Amino acid sequence: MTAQIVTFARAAQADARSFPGATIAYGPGEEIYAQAEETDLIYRVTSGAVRTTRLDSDGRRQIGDFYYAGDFFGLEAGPEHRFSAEALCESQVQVFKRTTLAMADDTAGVERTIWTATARELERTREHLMMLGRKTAREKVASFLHDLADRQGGEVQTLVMGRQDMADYLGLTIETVSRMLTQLQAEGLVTFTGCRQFRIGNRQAMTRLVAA
Amino acid sequence: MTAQIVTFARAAQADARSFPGATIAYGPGEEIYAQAEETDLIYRVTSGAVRTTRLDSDGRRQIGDFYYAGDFFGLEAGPEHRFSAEALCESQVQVFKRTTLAMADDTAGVERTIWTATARELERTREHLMMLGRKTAREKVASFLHDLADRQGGEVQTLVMGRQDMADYLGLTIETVSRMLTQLQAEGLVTFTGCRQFRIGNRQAMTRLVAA
DNA sequence: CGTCATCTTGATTACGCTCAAGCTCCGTGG
DNA sequence: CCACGGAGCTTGAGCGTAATCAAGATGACG
Repeated sequence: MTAQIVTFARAAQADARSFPGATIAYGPGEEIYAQAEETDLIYRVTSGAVRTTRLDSDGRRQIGDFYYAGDFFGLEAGPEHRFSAEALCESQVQVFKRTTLAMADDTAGVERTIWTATARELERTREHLMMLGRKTAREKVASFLHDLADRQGGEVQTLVMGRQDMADYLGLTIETVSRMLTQLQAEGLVTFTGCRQFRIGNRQAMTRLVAA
Repeated sequence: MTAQIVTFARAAQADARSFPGATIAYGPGEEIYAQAEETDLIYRVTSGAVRTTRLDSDGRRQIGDFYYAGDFFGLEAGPEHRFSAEALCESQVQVFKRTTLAMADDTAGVERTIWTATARELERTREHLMMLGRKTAREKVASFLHDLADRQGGEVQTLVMGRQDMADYLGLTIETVSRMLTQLQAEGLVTFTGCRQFRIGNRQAMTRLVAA
């Protein structure tokens, strides 16, 4: 977020255009690409976490998705990004140039990887869609925690994002998210130890609540 | 919807598995593939219109998208369909077998076409997501009519789907959709001539209302 | 022309939003 | 080491939008 970090990142990104595959470091809140920026690069999270965000003219905000180590992002059909991407915490991001990849030795392999990533992304987006369209606030928040636990594995879960990001992902307000978290905890479905750490208390009840 | 039509379609679909590229006719409401069915086929609308639907255990329904002549559908990453697909009206659908396409002469061309279709689909789904997450009922309904007019072109627009389908696409109830249509018409933004035909009355106001 | 599905309208309810305080957790400086 | 300050989170009260429940109106089709 400091001027130095931003300057460093800009310089590194410029390099990435000539040397695809370069890894760039971003600090919390730092922008990786902007809405309406050209889409000639493809990204992969090496460490940390990234969110994609869309801001409309009224300032309403929607988060497209969160990406963790190993995930590709920045895949788009059109010539311009419809969402921007920002790091959630200290993160390392690998950058590939599309046109360079097209000249790779194993073109077929590269293309298959990109297609698979795109299709997986589509699938996740459809799940997200289902959630936004037809779930209650309570179900949305429960799904969010459940999915996170699924992805991360292990017992104790850590939230890399704040309440506002959760709200903008779920199509809710920050207050509603907070209330639902309190409610779920009161019912023993989850236990929070600090506002960014939790454990699933009742996995069965949780899964039932989330069930498609 | 009659037993004969269903029987015919089943038989035709069985054929399509051995003869990819075959065109099958479906009647209104008829199922093209089901949720949890295997995903070895890819489809393209030749004429008519198709919707993809997801039904959860409580009977809540979400429509993924509507597809018209020329559109591909049925593209998925996993081995099972997460949505089902049904014809909205008398429709012709072309069916391709994935594994057969992989052996085509112009494999690269085929793959590019599929990737492009997938990426386009992803983009549409993201727009849909944005709408579900952050738009009001009024804006959702206006967007729906606006997009339809954009896609179809021309002056007089025809709705191939009923109010329930619109509601399930927009994450609203049928009553709310109806009220918003009445409201938009009262304000002169659109004019309905029968419940499935309309013209955009004030394109400027409409675009403003829809603006991302 | 009658029947049934679809669509519209009305009255009421409820879920999530808004506005407004507090609280908690950290980092900073006295 | 504790006081101060600020950001982020929680809680509360009241409101508004869209859902629900319930009749009617319209329209398509036999």
